Amino acid sequence: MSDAREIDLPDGEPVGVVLPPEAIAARVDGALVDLSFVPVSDAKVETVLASEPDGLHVLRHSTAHVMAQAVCDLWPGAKYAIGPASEDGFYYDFDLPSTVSEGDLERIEARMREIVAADQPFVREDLTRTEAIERLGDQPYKREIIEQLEEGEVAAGDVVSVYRNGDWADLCLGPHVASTGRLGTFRLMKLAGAYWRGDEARPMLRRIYGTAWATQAELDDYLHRLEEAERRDHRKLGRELDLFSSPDELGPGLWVWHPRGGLFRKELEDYVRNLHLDRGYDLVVTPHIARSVLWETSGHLAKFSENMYPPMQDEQGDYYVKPMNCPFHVLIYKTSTRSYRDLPMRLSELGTVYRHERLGALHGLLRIRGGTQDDSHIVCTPDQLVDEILAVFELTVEILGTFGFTDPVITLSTLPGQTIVDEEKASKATEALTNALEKSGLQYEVAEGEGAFYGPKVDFHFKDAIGRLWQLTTVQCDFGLPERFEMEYVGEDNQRHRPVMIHRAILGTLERFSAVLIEHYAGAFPLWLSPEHVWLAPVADRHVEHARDLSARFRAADLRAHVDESAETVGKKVRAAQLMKAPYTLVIGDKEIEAGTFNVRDRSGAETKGVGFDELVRALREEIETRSLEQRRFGD
RNA sequence: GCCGGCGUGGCGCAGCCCGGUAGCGCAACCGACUUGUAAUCGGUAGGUCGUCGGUUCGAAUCCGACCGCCGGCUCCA
Repeated sequence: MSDAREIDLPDGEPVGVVLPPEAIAARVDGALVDLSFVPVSDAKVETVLASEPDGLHVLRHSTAHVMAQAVCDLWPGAKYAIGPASEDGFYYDFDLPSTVSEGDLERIEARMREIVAADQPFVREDLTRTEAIERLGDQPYKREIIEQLEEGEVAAGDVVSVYRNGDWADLCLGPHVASTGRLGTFRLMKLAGAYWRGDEARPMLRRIYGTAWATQAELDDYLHRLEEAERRDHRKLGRELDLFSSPDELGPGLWVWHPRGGLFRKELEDYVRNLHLDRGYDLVVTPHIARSVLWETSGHLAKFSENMYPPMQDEQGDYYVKPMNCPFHVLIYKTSTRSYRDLPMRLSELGTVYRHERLGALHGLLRIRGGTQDDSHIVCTPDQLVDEILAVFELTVEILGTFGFTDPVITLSTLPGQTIVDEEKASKATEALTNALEKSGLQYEVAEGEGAFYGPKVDFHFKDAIGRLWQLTTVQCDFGLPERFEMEYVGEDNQRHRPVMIHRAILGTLERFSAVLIEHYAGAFPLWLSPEHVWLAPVADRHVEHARDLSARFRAADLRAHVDESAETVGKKVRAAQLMKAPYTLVIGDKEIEAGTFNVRDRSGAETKGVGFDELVRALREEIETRSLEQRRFGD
């Protein structure tokens, strides 16, 4: 098969360009094109391989076409919508005459393999919009796209491109691989529903997801990553490690923390609270409900009521459960006349909020209806704003660094269309965030219109141990609430001024953050966060008493020891300890009682023999106090 | 909220298509063993098969509604 076919171009002489057989597409003067595209003689032509992002994209999009073709073969009368490449593969949306089930995926794949075997060339045709509508007239979704295409957006003038292979054709910008035989390895993954154009008011289409890679090894590697993610799933680990649950009687999105989860969470909370006290924050406590007037003033009833639980009544009127903590902190600020000398005032709370999230949006501890935010509101003068934001950025880097999260991906989100803030103030807020970002030296990108209704924000996303990005920290700059609540401070000039408020949550909610941590660590917490520090496995019944004494001695040294008192073999007890991700396991038998030293088994299964009690305590205390992310080896 | 899938003892699953009132493994409990670093042996108990309604002589199984969970869409900490 020739990789560069000569075709006539409207202007310019056809020039044959021979690219290597492994080429998937070409780049001509920087633009990605089909291999059949023949550039004018002085153009710069580069080979695009399947191993590079652009090549993989072409491969995946071409696979999507073949899948759509297979689906149309198997479901005559199928209407197809859009089928782009995605992060790890591709998908295509269909409107089908009958239902599809997961079991059908195999049939579709089989048909796709036939199309691959037929090695049909992908042929690009440039048509006028009228011609294209004629060609794809029985495809209402395609027709809609064509009719709505902006002039000049897709191709010069009135021309759009259609790609055809075999007897199947689709409106498409391309480029594609030269022929269906050039696809890599693929697998259909799952079925889902998706609204046409993402609009709830439009028809729900069937979306079929697939993954595609240049080589089998890459596909295997991807499937392995999926397995790894499943292994780390916090919902599974939360149950297995007995950390938390969501009994049906509570309602969706509401969770209880079990004793082991409670210890983990206590450590997390202590760390966060103490660090905030160190950094000049004040700790406050506020109730869970408040009268409707508070939410009217704050603007939440007007802008956020969709996410608020319905009110409850008593003889004094309506009360709402809080979806945010900010108005309460504002009220604390307003209990007395504040001077510029009082600012900045940093009010901090592990505040539990309730949001009536849509049912389908709930997901384990990651998306919940009741959760506790590490929420702080910093009230300051406009002059202090940039430095305060900068300090929050620094605190963020420090706190997340403690858990092994580094190199944040940062986005600055500007104000959305619907807002309670006037333009001028919004631009001041955006400017302050931008200045702080610039001063911090952190890399960031801008997301237009993605901010909260009361102001622009900066979000920090962090990569976990298997490379997934999680949005954790949010810092929002608010000129709105100070106005609405008429917050004031008396300045050096003895005049009243309006302060600015920063909203910030560094971990987000403790629930969400815990879920991320569990997946990040695969349930094997650093020692300081572990429900147990040591797991004691008595060899026989007669050693249980000694193990209990030992546990008490550990407790006196501020260490948590669990004694496995079950009537099982040592092997079984060690296995249980490993399954519960116990950081250190000590087998307690005659030898230990006699010698007063222990063999310390860590999570990897490695043992250090003959460690004395005091030495062990010292080492564990140190590992805890430094919040070490690595298990230590003893006796080295 | 929408589309699809699923819901069987604490957990993981089989049985459902082709109706005849439940089965396995782990965990729990009891007993024996008293064990040396990833599963000792034997026994016992535990389930209105998510809920409600319908079809049927008879429903875990077929139908409907609701509840919940899962995967997406939308939204988002």
